Amino acid sequence: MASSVARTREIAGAARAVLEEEGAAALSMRRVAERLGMRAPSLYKHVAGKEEIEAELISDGFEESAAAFEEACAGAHDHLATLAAAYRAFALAHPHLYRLMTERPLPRALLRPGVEERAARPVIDAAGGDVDLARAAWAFAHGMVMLELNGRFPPGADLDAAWAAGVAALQERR
Amino acid sequence: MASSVARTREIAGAARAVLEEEGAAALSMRRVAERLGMRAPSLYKHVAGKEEIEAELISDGFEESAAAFEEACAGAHDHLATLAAAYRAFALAHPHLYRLMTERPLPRALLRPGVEERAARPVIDAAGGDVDLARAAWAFAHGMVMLELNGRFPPGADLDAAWAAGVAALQERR
DNA sequence: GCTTGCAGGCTAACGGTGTTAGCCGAGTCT
DNA sequence: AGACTCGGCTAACACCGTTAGCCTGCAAGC
Repeated sequence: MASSVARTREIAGAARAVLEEEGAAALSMRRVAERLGMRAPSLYKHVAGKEEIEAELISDGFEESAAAFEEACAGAHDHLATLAAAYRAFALAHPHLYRLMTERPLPRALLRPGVEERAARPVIDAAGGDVDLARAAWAFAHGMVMLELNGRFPPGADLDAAWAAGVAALQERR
Repeated sequence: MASSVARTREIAGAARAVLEEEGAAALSMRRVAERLGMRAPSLYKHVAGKEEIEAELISDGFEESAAAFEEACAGAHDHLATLAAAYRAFALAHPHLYRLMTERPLPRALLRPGVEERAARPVIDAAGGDVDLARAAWAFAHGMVMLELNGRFPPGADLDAAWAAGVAALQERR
């Protein structure tokens, strides 16, 4: 057999394309199936349901963001500021994926194991091992990104300045 | 006539009950109508669509949270810490409403005028008028709340400590 | 008091969603 | 050759937001 996981990856690939090109509202079983030249019910021969496809995308997102964070921090002086910039860049580059990864409780049972921890690692390191500070920094970055993605800041708001203010505050606690 | 806005408020009341008691997934036109002893299409005689009902709930949420923030800060010494606690308390008391208020771009055209600004005021005041710091603090609080609501912190995580770390960091910048 | 008009219910329906049941053809193994 | 399984398919269900069109009861105008 052509390895059932390979089919799952093909489906995830199609789903990723739909998500990035057409947005979260378009991420439907019928739309994903259409990309693969089939009908929606056929997807269920390879995948348990929509949630499994989403979990696959979320796992991919964790791996990609972890790789981006690791690369950004490699040899950087100012870990916290560098990581903050990388975090924001990832979210703005893949807004639909970032939303999928964060806006609902994680389907942890369906995620590829270890993927969540790997993405969290650079944040804890950048906080010098202080987990409370790491969580505060993560929350700050996540909050900034979501408020920006949702257009919640006023039109003329200087977001770079707000990021700088937050990062500076957190840095002083190290 | 019995003032069309009164009807709208009745509908908003039913929607609020559905949202708080049964969750966001249950907030459907049919479900709201059922609470009022009617069928879904009849709602359209009083309201333009689901988005208008949601906007009503969001306006209510802004007013309620603003009132809570104002009361909490009245006569408090440590404005930032007090406001952070009030922010978290509001979100945890009304998780579905808080999600509705924040997880998508605001339908500003449908909101009651001024409600957004009123809710933002106490945050800016607590930051001593520094809008960049205020935005950073808002992002931190929003991020903490959403990560908590989504169960993203590890089971044993000391969230009070993380809140304290973030608030302490932001306070030093005042 | 009769008539007109309309506010505010209703049912039926459309196109969309995730999902299930059941059918069937092609390829593979015995 | 026969059986079995893989992986497509159509039809359908229950739900979603929304629209069209019908009908009833009440209120205002003459």
